Amino acid sequence: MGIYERKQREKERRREDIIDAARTVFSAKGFNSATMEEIASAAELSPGTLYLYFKNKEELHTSLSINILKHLGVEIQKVVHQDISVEEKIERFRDVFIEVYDYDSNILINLFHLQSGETLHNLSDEVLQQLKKYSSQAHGAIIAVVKEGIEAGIFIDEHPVALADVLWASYAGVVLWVDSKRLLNDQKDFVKPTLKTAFKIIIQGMKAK
Amino acid sequence: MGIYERKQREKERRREDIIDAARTVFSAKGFNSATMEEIASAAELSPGTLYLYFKNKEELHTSLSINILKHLGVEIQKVVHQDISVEEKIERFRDVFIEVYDYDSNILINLFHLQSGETLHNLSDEVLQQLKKYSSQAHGAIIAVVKEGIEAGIFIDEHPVALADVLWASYAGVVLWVDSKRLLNDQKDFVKPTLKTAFKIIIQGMKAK
Amino acid sequence: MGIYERKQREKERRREDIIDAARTVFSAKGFNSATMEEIASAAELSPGTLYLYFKNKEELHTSLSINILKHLGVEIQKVVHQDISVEEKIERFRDVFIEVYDYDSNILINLFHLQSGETLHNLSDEVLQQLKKYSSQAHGAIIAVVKEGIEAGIFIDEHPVALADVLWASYAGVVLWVDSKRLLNDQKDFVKPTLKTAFKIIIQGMKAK
Amino acid sequence: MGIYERKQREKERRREDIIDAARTVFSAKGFNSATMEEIASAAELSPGTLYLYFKNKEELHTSLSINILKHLGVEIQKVVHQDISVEEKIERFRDVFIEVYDYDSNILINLFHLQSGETLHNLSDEVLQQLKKYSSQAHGAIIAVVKEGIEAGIFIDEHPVALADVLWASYAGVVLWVDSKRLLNDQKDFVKPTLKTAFKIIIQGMKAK
DNA sequence: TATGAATGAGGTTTCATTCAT
DNA sequence: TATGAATGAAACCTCATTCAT
Repeated sequence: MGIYERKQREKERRREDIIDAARTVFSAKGFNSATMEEIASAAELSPGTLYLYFKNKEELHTSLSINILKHLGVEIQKVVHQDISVEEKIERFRDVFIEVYDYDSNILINLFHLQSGETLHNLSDEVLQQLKKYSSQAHGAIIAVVKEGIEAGIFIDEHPVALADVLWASYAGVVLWVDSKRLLNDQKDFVKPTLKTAFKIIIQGMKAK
Repeated sequence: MGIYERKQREKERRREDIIDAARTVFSAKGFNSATMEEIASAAELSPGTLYLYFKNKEELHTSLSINILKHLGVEIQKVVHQDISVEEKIERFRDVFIEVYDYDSNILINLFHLQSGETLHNLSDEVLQQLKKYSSQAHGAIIAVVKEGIEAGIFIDEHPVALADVLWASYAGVVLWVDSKRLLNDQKDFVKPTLKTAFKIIIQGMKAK
Repeated sequence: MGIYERKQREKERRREDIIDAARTVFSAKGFNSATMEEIASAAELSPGTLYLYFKNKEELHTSLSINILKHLGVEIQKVVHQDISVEEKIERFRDVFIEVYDYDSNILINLFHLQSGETLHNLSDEVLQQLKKYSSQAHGAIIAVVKEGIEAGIFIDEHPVALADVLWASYAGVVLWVDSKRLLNDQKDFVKPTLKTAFKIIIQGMKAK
Repeated sequence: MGIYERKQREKERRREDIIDAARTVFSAKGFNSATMEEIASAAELSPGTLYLYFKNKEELHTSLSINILKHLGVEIQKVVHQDISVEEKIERFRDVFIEVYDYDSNILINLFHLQSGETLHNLSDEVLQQLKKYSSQAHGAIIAVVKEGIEAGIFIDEHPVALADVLWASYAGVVLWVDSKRLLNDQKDFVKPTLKTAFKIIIQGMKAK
């Protein structure tokens, strides 16, 4: 491994350190209340250094979402070509979502919040492209499976994109909603059951009779 | 009508003016980019005046959500005691949601975003109570109908609260997701179709076979 | 009594009401933290009305001091022509101070604080004249008694004004200092003893041997 | 001198720069009329920088008083163990006070004004502790000397703390009063003579016959 | 005379970002 | 590459004061 590569790797590692620190701080305080200084301090770096790795606060924040979106995309795509039934694939999708929710519910929520007009502007084109790329990757995988299901006569004969939209949207919605109820009521235990019930219903609703 | 009443009404109207102006500005810029001065100027008032009607920016913003949540709750509750079938009631719920989405999608989204830990703190107790009140009002109405459906053997035998959660959460999720796709792709026309498909699937999934 | 006089009296009474309310609020919160609205509400009036009786907040505040200064001056002057010894007169001065301190220590302190360059400017000439008038009235009375004492050979042969200054200044100083200690230590009981000791020492120090 | 020490010194110097600028502005305008922007500009810094060194306006202001109180305490303590008579020590106290008054009468006045309930709250605990510390340091030194004088039979047989209170309070009172007269009459020349006379009287009054 | 809603200037404070070292 | 002190723009909010009723 040459010096250049080692440096690249070192740089990449440092980037991940920052992202990790940022995840902690953003999760705890939300986008606006989190300060760059706090994140820097959590990463054991100085504020100035953050700007060597990220153009600004916005992009640092978005990177979190992209990271998780990327992971989501990868995991979802893994499912597509597995040698299992369509229904099992859909169930795997559910498990991926739950697993990601477990890993960091706050950032997942941030991801779904990303759409607030406020956030979506201000992003550099490059970042926006990435966002779209990973988003459509995950989305495409789901569409593929849904299409497979429709063609096999297992799912109702709707436009596959529409069905995939519903699937994804409902996932996201349940995550958000469930999280909101958790905040308002200080209850935690119903999160996963509700997620599972939701998925069950949606899948059942998609099935052709 | 006495002087006192006239004044009350005048005051109420002024409050609504401010809320209207705030809706416009918040919708266009998002919470953080919107400034009180901008809102005041949109309401043709001076900044100081806003603070006669709302304790701070946060509460003004939340008032928007409360307003729409209240409307949602009222409309949903109207449905409960109508002399129609359970399925028709659920469909009415769907129509209410779509109608509210049409009225002001941005604020509806704000409502569902309200949960971000960041926002939920800083609210005065009174406002938080209202939020909970209208939220549980709407929620309760849905639960009642779902329970009715389960008892009539129309819906699957799940815990009514869980089913209602799923219904509501999926509504919210679809709204958010669909909106996010609209922003990312600058497409608008698929919003309502997707909403309808989603509701169809969810309702179908809830039905006992 | 004619209508004009009745109105004058009515007006004067209202003025005093406001001053009373202001005393309460200023005492509790200090000049800057007290708001005109609070004072108005304490006087069961509306903010606007205050401005019919006082040009601005500053003057309202100063009126308190003038009021107490006037009272102080009157009481001190009463002493001058009483048929008692010089030493008894000086002791009466002490009692007047203690009595006024008892009546409203906060405003007395405000009076002594009045000098802060900040406050002293911004006063209308009329008010400033009053301040000087009552101040020199009280001061003059003390000087007269001190002079009497010097001439009788009871007090040391210093310039009477200088002695009077010392007397007055020490009074004021003890009041302020003692009050400051009260605040810092939450002790209250040593106020009057210290005042008395101070006066004893000063009087004793003024005496010719 | 290592880099760390140089930085510390640099930082300390910057702090003093700010304090100096603040002294000028606060002295000229008083606490409320002075603005942070003005102080920053006087220190040739930007407003934000002030907040790197002081938590807020209040603490910056208090720092001035603490500074002078510290100096006062140090100078007063120096006197205690000098090999001079009790009376000479008391006279040294007087000189210290006069010297400090000469150095910056405005801030000395601020120090004595600090007690206004309004100001005393809002201070961080740390600052309050410092205030108490230096205050009781100076006070303690005076008490020690007074006690010495009483035990030597030079001073009247009062409680030493009470005598010290009177001494200190009268000092403070004379400073404040004299200053107030200066403001009201635009005379300056009588300040020091009055101060001296006051101290003479008080000391004389404390003496046992 | 009394009201009290409205004003709007102005201050404090925060914090993302820069740049000299 | 890393630092972290300094920046300074910009926002929220307060509140003395006004004025139409």
